[in-house]
Amino acid sequence: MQNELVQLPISTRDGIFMARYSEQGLAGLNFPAHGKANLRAGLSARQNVSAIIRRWHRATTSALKRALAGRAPRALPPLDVSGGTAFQRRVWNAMRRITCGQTRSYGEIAHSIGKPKAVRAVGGACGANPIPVLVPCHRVLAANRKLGGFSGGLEWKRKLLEREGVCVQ
DNA sequence: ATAAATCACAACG
DNA sequence: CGTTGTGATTTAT
Repeated sequence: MQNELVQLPISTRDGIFMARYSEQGLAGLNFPAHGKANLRAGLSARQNVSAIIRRWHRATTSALKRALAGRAPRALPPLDVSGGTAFQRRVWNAMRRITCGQTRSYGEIAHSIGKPKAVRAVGGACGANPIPVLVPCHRVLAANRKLGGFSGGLEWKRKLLEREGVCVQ
């Protein structure tokens, strides 16, 4: 269906993340998977990766490790967001300007994109976010500071928030 | 192409 | 605490 996506592993102390790259940039990021699918993907992708993708991957690796440490990434690779709808892109863009350590509610995101009532749709867009952590969907909480949910598992969301110094209930 | 079902919310009684 | 009001996406006709 899509262009040939290149998958490269990122080893962190929290496990091996998988980054997917298209011609446009970073197209997706996955939480550490168990099993050997990730190893096989890494091997198949190790060859014929262009220099540009390797540069992106270096930026992604650095940014991810910083984000996992609770600090703001220094630089991000170009993000390929072509898979999402216009609405989702606005939501993701709004989330990206949440400064590190800050949190927003779904309602605030909805308001900041000019659709104050679309809070539920914002939740849907968060769930459709292909690049967790770097697009800080984990900093989006419910209105009364509740956790809400998280695609990659609520444990991750809580862990990420705690590392940024955010106290959650 | 259209309609119903779903959802990581919020506000109100 | 259950209900209802919402907007976009996904799934089923």
